[in-house]
Amino acid sequence: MELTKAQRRLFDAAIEVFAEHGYGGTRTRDIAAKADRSPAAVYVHHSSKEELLFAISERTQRSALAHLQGVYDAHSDPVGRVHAMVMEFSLWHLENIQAARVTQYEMHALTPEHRAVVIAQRREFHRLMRTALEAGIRAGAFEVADLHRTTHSLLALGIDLIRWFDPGVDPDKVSIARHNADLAIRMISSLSPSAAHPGRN
Amino acid sequence: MELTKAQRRLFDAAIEVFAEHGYGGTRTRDIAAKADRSPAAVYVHHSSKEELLFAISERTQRSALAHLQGVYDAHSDPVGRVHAMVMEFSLWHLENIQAARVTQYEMHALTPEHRAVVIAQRREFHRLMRTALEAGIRAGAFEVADLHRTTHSLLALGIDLIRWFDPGVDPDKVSIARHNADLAIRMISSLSPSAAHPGRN
DNA sequence: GTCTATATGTTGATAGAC
DNA sequence: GTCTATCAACATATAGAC
Repeated sequence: MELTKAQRRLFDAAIEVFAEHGYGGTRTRDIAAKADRSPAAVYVHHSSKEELLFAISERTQRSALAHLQGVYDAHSDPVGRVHAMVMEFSLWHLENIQAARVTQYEMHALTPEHRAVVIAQRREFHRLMRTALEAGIRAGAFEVADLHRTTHSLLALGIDLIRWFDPGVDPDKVSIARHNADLAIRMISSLSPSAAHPGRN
Repeated sequence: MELTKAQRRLFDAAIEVFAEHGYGGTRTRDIAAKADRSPAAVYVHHSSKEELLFAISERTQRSALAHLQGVYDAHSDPVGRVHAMVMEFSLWHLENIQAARVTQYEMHALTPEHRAVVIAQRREFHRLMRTALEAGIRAGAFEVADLHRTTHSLLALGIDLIRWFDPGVDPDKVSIARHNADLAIRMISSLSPSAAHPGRN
């Protein structure tokens, strides 16, 4: 599962050029050149360009999911946990913006089988966030009209960052992520003033 | 500015295949075939495949912006206006999901000049929503920690729908859009219980 | 405006030496 | 595992008839 140095180099090069020009706009030559390798280098570790895209997408989602699961496990208070999850999910997207863009925007280039794997991973994010939300509802801290849709909206706050984030305009990633988490808590808190301003750590 | 029947046919065909296979995964032959035309048909009205993508993106954003401006103009109450804007923006994305996906996900295939136009249009959405938000803040109905970032989050709720919406799972577009609008109002309302439950029309 | 035919350049992938 | 050389297929765009 661990990548060798040469593999890592090729992987990072592919993420960079896929993010910039899209999957279809990238030639396998571009990837190899970015990694200072010959045009044939891509095919040493990957059977095709599509399989390389899949490897990137699958690894990216697995890493993000492991991160989110870690945050989930580190908290017991339901409000603090959702706050931390939205914040870390947002921050993860800001810090892995290229890989996240490739994963989210190039899905149509995957074979049906590979796409099914990535969509199954996506469902895991939803399941994890929903579980955290349910705990807060049971505790009386949250009031939510529609659990499924609200979960989508919490994830949307983080994922949509990859569409517009521009470090030249607003480079403070941690502050953006915390702002998202604060908005998330307001979205779901029980409608009493005291619950709407939870502690932030 | 109006499209002829043949133009419209080609346009719709292009939106459909770009949305399904991506810009890079689509051949001009696919577009022509979908519109029941010969492979050369694309070049009667468009100088290149890229120019066709640009025409789609520019038209799509212009239509969405006109729609949002109409909703803005139709309201005077700040809370009702933001509620309606988020709802209609969400609904617009659900009803024009293919064109919206092409516009958002294929931007890297545009020339720098064309991309600049689309990004300028994007800023107009932000400006319009921000203006609506400011009116509510001045009226004391909204309390917002960061105007710029909160505006992005309001738009995110609508735009991210195109990523996951699946009519086979939850086909009620109007209800999804209204749910988004309700969440938006909770996100920004002044922290008193009465303000958090605005009328919905 | 629509068609058929095709020129022209490109690209994913492989062969085979080292 | 890495390289150079190259193939076979393909895709954009154009030419020119109707």
